[in-house]
Amino acid sequence: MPALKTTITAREIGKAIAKAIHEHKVLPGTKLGEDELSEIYGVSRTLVRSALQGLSHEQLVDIQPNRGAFVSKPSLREAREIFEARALLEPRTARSAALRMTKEAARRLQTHIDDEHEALAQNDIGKALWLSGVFHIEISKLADQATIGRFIESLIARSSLIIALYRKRDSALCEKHAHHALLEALSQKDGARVEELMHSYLVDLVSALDLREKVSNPTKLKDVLGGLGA
Amino acid sequence: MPALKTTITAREIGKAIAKAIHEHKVLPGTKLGEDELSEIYGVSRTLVRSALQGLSHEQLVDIQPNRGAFVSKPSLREAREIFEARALLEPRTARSAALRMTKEAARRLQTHIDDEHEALAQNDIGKALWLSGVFHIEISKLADQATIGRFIESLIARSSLIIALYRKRDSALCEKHAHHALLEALSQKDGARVEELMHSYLVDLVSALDLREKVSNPTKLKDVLGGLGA
DNA sequence: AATCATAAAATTGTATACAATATTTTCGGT
DNA sequence: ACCGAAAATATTGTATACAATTTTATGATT
Repeated sequence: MPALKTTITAREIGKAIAKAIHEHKVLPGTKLGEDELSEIYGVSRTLVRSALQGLSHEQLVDIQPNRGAFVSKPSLREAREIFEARALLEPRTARSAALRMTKEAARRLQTHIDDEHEALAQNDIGKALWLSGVFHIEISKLADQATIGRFIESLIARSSLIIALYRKRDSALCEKHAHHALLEALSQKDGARVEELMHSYLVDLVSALDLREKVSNPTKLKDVLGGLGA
Repeated sequence: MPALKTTITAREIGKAIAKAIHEHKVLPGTKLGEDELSEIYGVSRTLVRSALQGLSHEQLVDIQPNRGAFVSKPSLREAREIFEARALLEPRTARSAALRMTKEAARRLQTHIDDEHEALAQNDIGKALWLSGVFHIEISKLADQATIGRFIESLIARSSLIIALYRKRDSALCEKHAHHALLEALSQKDGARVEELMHSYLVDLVSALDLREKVSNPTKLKDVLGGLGA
């Protein structure tokens, strides 16, 4: 039998936390205490801190000096920026991916779609969300542009935070249809159509969010609580 | 007089190293030993490691397990990817920047150009290169898209590594003309022209590089050294 | 002299100890 | 009961100590 793995790296810890965030197992604003995490992973705070710093660099967690690490809460502005960036990068990248599509890649993507459907069937929204992200990341990897791929990967991870924060009630995410259509067009190496589908996918995703400006935060409570109900 | 600053943060150390890399004060492949750096900055290895990990995340530094941190040496493939990414992001971003141009921003950019010329006059190529990068970063910041701005910032930093590695002999970088024209068009809020200028700037930059495939690394020295000069 | 095995030194990886800063609790006063 | 100050506690920040690994030096053998 294979040797038991006895060590764990900072990167692995980071990945595990990132996945939990992506799956909405931990929500934006959650404090990620160092002692707590070192307990969980059985390592010293050194590795935990390294992992958290990595996540902070990806802006998945927000490290506040002397206060600790918290799962990020992207602002409305950040949310809009992130989807603008995706709109700029993903359709073009998906188009390139279409040109490099292979039978093997099609199989892999189909598996992802199946897994995603299964997760949805079991009402495991978090897992479905995660798989949806992986699906998009796989496509960007196909484009064989690691640099842009990394950007997209980080944008997708942050998107899950945005979905957690700004999703409209009852809005359906990741319509099963969309990914299937995307795979279809990819398999046909129809780059133009892939680009178009990816674009409209992102538009649909944004439309499932409520990114309107919040009602202005009243600077003075008096304005709201004044009057005494007279 | 202002209080002397007595502490230094990991981020500041990272910035200092990044600047040195950008200015070609340290070249790709250089080893960045932890003890050496902690000596220089008067801190423990803890902070140095944190800084190096941050730089590694930006791919300015390559951390090899148990061997240490080295200034990255982007491959030809990475080099091409990085300039493709810049071509995708920067012209559009610069166009947005044009729309938000202000008198104050124009002054700031002009100062950068002046500084750059001065550095060139003093034959301080490294400083000029750094200032050129800052110029582009300033433009992307004007576009008021922090997310894309960060991507561009990281691409520009890596570009300086590529220039160090692949610059054609005697090729003139950052022709003084280009930045001036860019500023002109920005001041006129001529978005289309800015986009075009940025595009051609990047094309020129790539043309100053030699990104052709190297002659295949002979797997056997015999192939080269065989023959005995017969 | 060149090569390999081994030992010594140097360097990185991880854990722990201590310092600095937040947070919570306690307790006296109104 | 409700503050507010101060102590107690908990948490993060940095340095140091030790372990694991790599690199360099040494020396025996051919």
